[in-house]
Amino acid sequence: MTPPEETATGQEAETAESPPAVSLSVTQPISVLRKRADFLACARAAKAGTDSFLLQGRARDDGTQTVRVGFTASKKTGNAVLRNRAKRRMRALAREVIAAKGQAGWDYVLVAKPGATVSRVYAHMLADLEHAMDRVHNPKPRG
RNA sequence: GCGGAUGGCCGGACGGUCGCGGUGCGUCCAAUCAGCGAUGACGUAUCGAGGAAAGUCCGGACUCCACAAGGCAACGGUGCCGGGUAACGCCCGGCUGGGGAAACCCAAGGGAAAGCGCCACAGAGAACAGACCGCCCCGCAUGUCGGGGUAAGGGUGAAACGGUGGGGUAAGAGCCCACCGCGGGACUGGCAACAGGACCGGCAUGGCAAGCCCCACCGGGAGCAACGCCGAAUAGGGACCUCGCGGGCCGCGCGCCCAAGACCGCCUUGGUCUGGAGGUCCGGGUUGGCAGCUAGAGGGCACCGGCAACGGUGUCACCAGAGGAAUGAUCGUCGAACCGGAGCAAUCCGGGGAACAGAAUCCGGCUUACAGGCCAUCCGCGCAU
RNA sequence: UGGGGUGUAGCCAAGUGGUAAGGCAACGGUUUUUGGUACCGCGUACCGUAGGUUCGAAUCCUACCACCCCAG
Repeated sequence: MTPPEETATGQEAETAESPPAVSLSVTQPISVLRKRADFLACARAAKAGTDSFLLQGRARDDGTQTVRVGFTASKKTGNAVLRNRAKRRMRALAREVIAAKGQAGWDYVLVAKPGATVSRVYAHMLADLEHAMDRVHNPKPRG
């Protein structure tokens, strides 16, 4: 009785991720990074620092098309209120910029900077993120 | 009006646009004949951080583990008395002591005649007292002398064995007296802590218990990352089935021997290791999912009891439930602190743009952080009457 | 979120109520042509912060601050 059910649910779980990515081609579906290993993988990949924050990004190369975004605010950022506000402002940025310009199959991580991420003018942060994404997508080899 | 004391409350306001989390309702989408219609998507309605959500310092609820009951011991905690409470180390009322001109505030505030211990340095002496300098008497060898009396004076110390005055004396001393302090205390008031106190005692009892301790009371341990359920991949464990052994042995198990292979750089010798494959099921179990998870010793209002903390009755509403963790972005109007200017002043003009801080199982407290504002009561001063 | 621990000189640290040891480093001196080594000397502590108990606190009590560790 049980064996056929298990195989069926297993196939369903595998195919569940691909259909939404294929069906929605205009705007990218964004999911949130949750695993610590994913954050560490992004930390080893391309980086682009700005006055507002630090952007890390990488192509997963696992066949799926989902764009995923993670947010990091360490204790250096400040107390809990400042850490949460930094994450929320970065989340708002990601909703505007990464949803439009993010490349399929990539993971992005935004790292807060003490002070700047909370206090910087939002319009400047939008420009910072667009610029940073260009640099992550087209890395310049530096000596 | 100014200065102060106490208690309580608020913690930027309103609106637009784009977004986020929960719940209700509606629509859409499936493996699979029908039924039910999850996750998800969209629409709509509604709700969506705090007075400290914090520190994690106490007390509980809840869950698991341990456990016959009671006593004793050990360990930890609490500590004036009475009350409140589910409970508390919390709160209320009172007492005592201290601070303040007052309103009022502060206090780990039981026991030091149960016992032990400690009190450095200084000082003669530091705790059933003692005698360095003194003071006084006597003796003679008349002095840097000996014996005795004394504890008033000096000096040391945080602390020196009642204080002040008088009498008394060789000098002194509660030796005697007055007042104060101290100890005991009939009796009176109070539930009690305690207060008052006739009378008695010439003074006995230095401090430290946030030193050991004694007395009284309380306490089993761990924590929602507790606990319960479902359970992919990979590796390993157990049970069973099928196929297959290069040869030999036999107890027939996948056991032993030989051959074979790999390694010890290579060769010889020698040594070590390997000696099956596939399938099904079971149990443990990580990522993950579900649940615990929010209706409560809860809140608002009214009345009653109580000085109060609080309790009782009635009534009203449902008021966050996330999980790399929901509150954000932006615009407009108004806006406190603060800054600049004008004015005798009230005030006006311009700038400025809100403190501490974010739920994580849930309650009751404590503590700490906090821009600014509002209300009530009380005390003192000033003015008017 | 819960549980536990540590703060003493630049570093490592001893110190259970009475003037806060010791070592390394630093600094100065001697020896050496110079450096190193060796020897001698020397300073540095509001004992994490603030209150309290006590005559007296690094030590005892209370509150706070900072840092570290453990548990999925």
